[in-house]
Amino acid sequence: MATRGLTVTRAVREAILNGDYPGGGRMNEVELATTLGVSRTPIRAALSTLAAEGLLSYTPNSGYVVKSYTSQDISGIYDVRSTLEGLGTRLAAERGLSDAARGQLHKIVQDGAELVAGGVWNDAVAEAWEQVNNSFHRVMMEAAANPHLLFLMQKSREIPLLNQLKFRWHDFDVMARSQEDHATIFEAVTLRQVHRAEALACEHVFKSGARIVEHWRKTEVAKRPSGARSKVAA
Amino acid sequence: MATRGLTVTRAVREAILNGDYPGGGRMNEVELATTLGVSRTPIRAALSTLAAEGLLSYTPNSGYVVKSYTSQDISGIYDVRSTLEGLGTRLAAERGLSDAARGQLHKIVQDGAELVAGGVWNDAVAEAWEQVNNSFHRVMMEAAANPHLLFLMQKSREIPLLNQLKFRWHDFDVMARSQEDHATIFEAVTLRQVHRAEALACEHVFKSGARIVEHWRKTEVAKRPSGARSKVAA
DNA sequence: CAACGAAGGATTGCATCCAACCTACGACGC
DNA sequence: GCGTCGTAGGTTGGATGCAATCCTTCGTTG
Repeated sequence: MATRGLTVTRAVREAILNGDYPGGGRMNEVELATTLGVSRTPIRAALSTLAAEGLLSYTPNSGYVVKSYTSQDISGIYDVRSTLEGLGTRLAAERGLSDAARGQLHKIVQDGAELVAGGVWNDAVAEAWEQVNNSFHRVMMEAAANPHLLFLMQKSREIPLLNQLKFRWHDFDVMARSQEDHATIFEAVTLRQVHRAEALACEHVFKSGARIVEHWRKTEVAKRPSGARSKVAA
Repeated sequence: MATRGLTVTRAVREAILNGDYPGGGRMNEVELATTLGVSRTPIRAALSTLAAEGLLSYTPNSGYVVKSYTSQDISGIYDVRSTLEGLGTRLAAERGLSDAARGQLHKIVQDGAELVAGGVWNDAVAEAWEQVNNSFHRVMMEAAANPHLLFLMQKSREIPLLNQLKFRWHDFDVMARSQEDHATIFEAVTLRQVHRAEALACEHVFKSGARIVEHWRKTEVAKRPSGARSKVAA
């Protein structure tokens, strides 16, 4: 454990990404402080940080509220993510993979292939695939050797409730399809087929995004209670 | 004026971008507090925010230091910026310009054309061109109607000393060339030539980036004093 | 002479206290 | 009855004081 401020920041970030605080909800400082067992000071530091990260929006003298994302927002984010992923993959192909990176990606693709070859789909497989998937994209982006790109990609990944959705929209077919994509992308990068690698990576992420947007839209209809019209009822 | 925290954040951000605090330098909280005439509390809030924005890097129990950028970093940032600018322009072309956006861009391109037609280059023209240039990119990115993209683009713009360099690398030829680019990009977007618009915008920003990287590299050689070897001198 | 260690100063981290603001409820006047 | 003003509660903004940590420097020892 480092400082309380960092601990709180991580905890609150995780909680928001996990959906513990509903979109549009206000973050009460004293409530958070008592809940997490610290004073308001580290809480305020954390909120300020998370606001700068884009997870919260801040209004002076009013406080922080959790940003909510519409399916349009998600769609826009994936437009960006797919483009950046394409860029990163292209950069990796241009610069060529290091032996270490090639080794890691080779193992990752192999692990994915084994999961697919297993032919089963359960929570353990889903968890393992999640690991494989994340590793593939992370290693590829690191291979691009562009710190700024890495930074923006990490930012683009931080969307509340997205991780939970992942476990839902994954199924065996999706995994098999994605695994094929990974293998193809890896091949293109290895062969230094720059343009092909970029196009494949972009499309790969875009497809994932489209699936997520679809699911997001479905969950969207459920949460339209709104209405602050308790008076007219009487 | 809103809260002191916001005021301080803006002030310090401006100062950093302006180069008042050298890259790699430590930010002393009490020093900043006395300088700006506030207590450490808003200072700490500001530093935390700026660290999340990426302008400062933070080490627990050690404090904040100003991030320094090498020419490689700048190059990488412009790889990303040009790609995102291409994406934004493509989105604008796909969705089509609103009447308002088309009007604004038309006027901006016209203003730029007049500056070039003037045939002179002085501080006033440079300032006016700076306005035109910024407006063009801002309006175009807004026309893309992708909040997340806008957010990342603004982040990518915040690089210390970059604004000062701009006034140096601008000259009449560069302005004339850029003006042509703007006109062509505007035409492509208006005609809904999606791919052409993307390619032109990407290349346009990339060229600017290449120029900046070149200048950055030149300034880089000057600042290698380092060496904390005062003892051997005796 | 070099290297390790301890003490002091300096700086950051955190909690508490007070001030400013925003909001909501109630009273008063029209 | 309705609108408006005022006040009180609650929440955020900021300052200060103290604890904890780090860095530097000086002293000691091998």
